[in-house]
Amino acid sequence: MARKSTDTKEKLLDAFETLLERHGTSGATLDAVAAEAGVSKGGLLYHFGSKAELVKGSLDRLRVLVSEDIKEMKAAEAGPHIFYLETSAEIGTPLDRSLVAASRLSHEYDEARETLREIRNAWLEVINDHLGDIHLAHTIQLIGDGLYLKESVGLSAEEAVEHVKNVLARLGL
Amino acid sequence: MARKSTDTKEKLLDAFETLLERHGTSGATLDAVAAEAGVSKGGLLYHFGSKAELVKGSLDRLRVLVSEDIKEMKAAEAGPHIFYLETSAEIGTPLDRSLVAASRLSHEYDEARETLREIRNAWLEVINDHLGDIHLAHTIQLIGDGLYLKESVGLSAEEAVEHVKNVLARLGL
DNA sequence: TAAACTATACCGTCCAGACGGTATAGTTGA
DNA sequence: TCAACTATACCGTCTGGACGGTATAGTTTA
Repeated sequence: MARKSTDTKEKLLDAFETLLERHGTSGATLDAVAAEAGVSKGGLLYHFGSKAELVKGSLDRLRVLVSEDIKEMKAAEAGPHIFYLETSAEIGTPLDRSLVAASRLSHEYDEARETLREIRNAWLEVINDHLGDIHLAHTIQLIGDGLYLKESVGLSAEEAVEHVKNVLARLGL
Repeated sequence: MARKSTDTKEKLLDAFETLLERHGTSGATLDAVAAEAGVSKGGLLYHFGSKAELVKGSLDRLRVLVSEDIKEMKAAEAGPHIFYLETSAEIGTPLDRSLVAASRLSHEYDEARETLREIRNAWLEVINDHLGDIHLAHTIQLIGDGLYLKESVGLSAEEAVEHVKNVLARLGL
């Protein structure tokens, strides 16, 4: 039936990220990704000629999602820093899933590490531009990282956000 | 030469953790661990009968290191929370190395995830007991997590600690 | 002598990747 | 308009290598 190429590519990337999240890099084999996406292995390799291309495809999509997120951040009513903390605690969004996948990959692929570094810097810049306080900006980013890490260890980050907001209030935020 | 069994075991665990940190779980094969430790594969399997036992050995050692760390935390002059933040930014210590290894393993081994959860809870308890402020305790732990994550992505966490201390000062800490 | 190894040879399984083939939608030119 | 051709989107099979684990025979040192 030859569905649109982009649809299948997205499905393959979704499958790749799902498997990375569930079982780590060792679980995200080409066979498993193809099966998860409901595509044959040959089909997968038609779209992504190698595992490296699959990794690259995932990171490319992450960069797009982040640039969209940064637009939202800048436009957020409560300010970019609050938006940042709240979205750090969100799980299951396309951005979150893509970010988790990249962090799994970062242990074995330098390109993933580099991408995560760039993303971190972009976020920090937005927060610092808004607050005009580099100490606070760094601290908020660390808290966001912490929320993300907590979630990735399988603990709820939602209640933690409330604790953070309580503390931020004391700082006049 | 038949050196002490415990020495070789430690060397094997060191090698395992080194490879986990450098190349992730996929790089820490039994062959590679044995080679890194300067031991034959047979020698490795003499001490750790399977890869699962190697994982368990690493987590057991981590738990010991953490219990020692908690003693130091409680006795720290500047308070457990400052000790916690400063040691979160330290890299290359046995505890740090063991912790990085466990976090690599946590993506593929439930036991590692569970161990990390327990450790997090233990640290939080100490900080909360000292500060008597659950909001602050959670926030400090998140910052510590952030420092750890930042370091594990290959960025220096040392300067970040200074930013955090600046902010903590505003909170009367 | 027994514990602590080394060295080597395997085995079954899984994985990345290559390859040949198929189906179909669109394009071109006589 | 229709046959010839091209591009896209797959499927199924195979191979070479790596990995976890087993087995076994010999070696070193307290």
